[in-house]
Amino acid sequence: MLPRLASATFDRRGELLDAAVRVFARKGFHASRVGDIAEEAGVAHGLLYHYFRSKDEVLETIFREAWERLAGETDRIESAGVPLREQLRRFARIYLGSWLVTPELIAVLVREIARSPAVDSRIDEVRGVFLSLQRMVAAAQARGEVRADCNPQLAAWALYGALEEILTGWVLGQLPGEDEDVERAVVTVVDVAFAGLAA
Amino acid sequence: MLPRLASATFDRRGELLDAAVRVFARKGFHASRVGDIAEEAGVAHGLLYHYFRSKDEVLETIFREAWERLAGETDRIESAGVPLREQLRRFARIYLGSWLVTPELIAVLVREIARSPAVDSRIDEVRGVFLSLQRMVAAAQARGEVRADCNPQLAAWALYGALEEILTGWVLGQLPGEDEDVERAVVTVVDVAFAGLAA
Amino acid sequence: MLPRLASATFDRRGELLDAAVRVFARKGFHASRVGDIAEEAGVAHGLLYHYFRSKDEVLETIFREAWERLAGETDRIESAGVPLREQLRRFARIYLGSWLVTPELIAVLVREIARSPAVDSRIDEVRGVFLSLQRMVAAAQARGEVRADCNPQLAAWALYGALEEILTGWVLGQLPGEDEDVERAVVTVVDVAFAGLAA
Amino acid sequence: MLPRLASATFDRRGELLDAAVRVFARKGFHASRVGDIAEEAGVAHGLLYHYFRSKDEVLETIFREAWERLAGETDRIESAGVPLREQLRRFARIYLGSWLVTPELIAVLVREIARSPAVDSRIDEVRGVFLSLQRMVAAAQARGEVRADCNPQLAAWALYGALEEILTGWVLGQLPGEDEDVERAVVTVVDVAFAGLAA
DNA sequence: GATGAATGAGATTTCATTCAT
DNA sequence: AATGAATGAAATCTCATTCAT
Repeated sequence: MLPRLASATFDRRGELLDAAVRVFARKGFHASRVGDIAEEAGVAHGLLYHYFRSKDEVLETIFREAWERLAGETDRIESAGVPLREQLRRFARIYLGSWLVTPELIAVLVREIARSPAVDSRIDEVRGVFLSLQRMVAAAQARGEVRADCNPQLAAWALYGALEEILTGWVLGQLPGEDEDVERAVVTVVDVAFAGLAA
Repeated sequence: MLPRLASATFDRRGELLDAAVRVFARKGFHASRVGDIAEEAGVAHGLLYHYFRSKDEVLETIFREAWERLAGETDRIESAGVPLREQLRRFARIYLGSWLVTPELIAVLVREIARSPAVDSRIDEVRGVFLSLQRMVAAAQARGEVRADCNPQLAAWALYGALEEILTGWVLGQLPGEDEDVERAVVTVVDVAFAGLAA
Repeated sequence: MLPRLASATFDRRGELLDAAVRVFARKGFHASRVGDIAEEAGVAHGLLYHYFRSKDEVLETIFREAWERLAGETDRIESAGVPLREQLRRFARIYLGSWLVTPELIAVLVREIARSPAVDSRIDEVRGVFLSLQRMVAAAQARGEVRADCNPQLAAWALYGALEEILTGWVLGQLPGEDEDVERAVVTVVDVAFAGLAA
Repeated sequence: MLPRLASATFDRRGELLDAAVRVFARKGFHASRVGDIAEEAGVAHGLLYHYFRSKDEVLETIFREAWERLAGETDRIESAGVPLREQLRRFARIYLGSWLVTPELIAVLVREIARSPAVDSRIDEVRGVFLSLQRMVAAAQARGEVRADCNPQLAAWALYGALEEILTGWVLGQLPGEDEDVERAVVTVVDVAFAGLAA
């Protein structure tokens, strides 16, 4: 029997994850009840436990999948063999650009990033991205693109923090976050950061 | 009989706040029970409700008081009439330096930061500091210290984010955060940021 | 396989309500804990919150349902087209007779009556019965069955109060409340009241 | 040393009782906190425990003192040697008339009468009044003023209930309770009741 | 897969009462 | 007498999770 296309496209797990993102974005993880997610997805709350072991696992999954995507992109950028400035531009464009694509997901990632169960999992997933950034800076330093008196690890963290705070400003509605603002932010942060780091 | 100084210094409210900081730093806000705070302070849990309306209010108070202190320092820096580079250095030194003075408080502030719905009020307290930074950049721009093509608001947010992420790295034990690391971070971030911003 | 009738008759909400009546009758509303009700019903206390929003709502429901039943009976009596004396007799028989049918419910109704702020909503339910009685007296007055110098509203309230106090006497064990006492009370009160009201 | 008049007139206990009546009338006994009473009386809540053993004892005291006053009046009426009709009129005038004198006290007595701790104490205090009424009816019956087929106990309870319900109507704002309404209620209830009871 | 009734651990909060001052 | 900080028992209610159907 041929697999039914309908059934192949039908993705309850994905629906639940999407619903969870919307609900978490709206009320925050702790204030969101399992029943809220199920209601948003249009199913009974018991069903969530067929796909996830717990409410925590839902958040962890959202984090993991998002960071895996970002880590993949970052790896590609790292191995692209372009100058640091271009690497930073590409990274910033993907990272900040995600605000225009999936604002609710970004809201969840930004608001819950420091939260307990997520923190632990975050450390593993995120470290890869940070190390990637750090290696890009170090390599550029070795190539003479970056001043020698600059600690690549610190630079990577500071750079990431600068970008994350801008995302936070958008999520909290404190910074203008329309299409043109996003591109402007990419250019500004990369220009300033690179000028500051440049040898 | 001499009045006992002890009684004059006695501050149950402050003791409870300190205890709460230690407990929140250890287990996170949500995992901390009111009873934990009381036990840490050596009092009955009911007493907490003489000084605070709720557990949430305890966290809010911690935030508010910390940000009021920072806002005061920032105001002083803003009105000091020194070049931007010096202003940034002073701000970074106070902000990052607090890690050495009150690491547990910093851990709480970093981990429970505004992302918590309970601390939405933070936005008001924090905005002052952000606006102060923004005004410092704008003033320096007007004086010709900073390149013209740089949005002061964005710069202020990015700069703050860079510093916060470093604090986060220390709190999570991902970045070395000894005395000398702190001073190095101040110098590095300020140097890079200022070089990047310089006209 | 035959459908099990048991499942069709199964009524957890009703069981909880019945259990609540027994517990409230035994210890009073305020001294009754939610756990007592659940235990009496043989379920976990959390289940109560599937059917009712709060402990208060349980009491309100008991009141509302009881008064809705009485209001229905009273409406029927009002529209029966019989003389006032017969109307009063029927009302008294149903009202006082309920003591023999559901003494625990009566105990709850009498002891927690409107005086409770939690049951302020009662006023709406009860008013209908009072107005019904009042209309019966007024109609009888118009027919010349009742003396003209008698305020129907006052008469309705006084009559109801007389009956309620007798119920109270039975609930508190201060008045003999066996089968024959109930019928005697109906006759006595109706005879005296009607003789007093008669034109 | 002569007793100071000021101090002799000064009556903290009485002030606290008055305050408690006002607070209980406003929010009900259970919703009233000891601190509310103290605040209403303008003292610290700890002071209440110098004059009363507990919050319950405050309510009990209010009940006892009120019922002792009523019992005294009732005794006087019983031994006045006047016809039943006049006795009932005097009782009703005192009982219903108290609504105009101390409405808040009446509100408390009416609303809390069936409540747990009060019920128990009520039984003792109230029984005297009920028995007094019952004896008046029985004596009138022996004198031939009242029909023979009427149980004096039932009559006393029913009569008391009629009056209490009118008080309740006033307290709940469901019956008009101005000066003239009170006198009218006295006349109506006594006339109807006596006509109904008359031989 | 899907449902939702049922469970029960657990946490906040209230507030009467005590008592040192 | 008077105060009010301190205590701690007690109770409601929430909600993640389970599981029979």
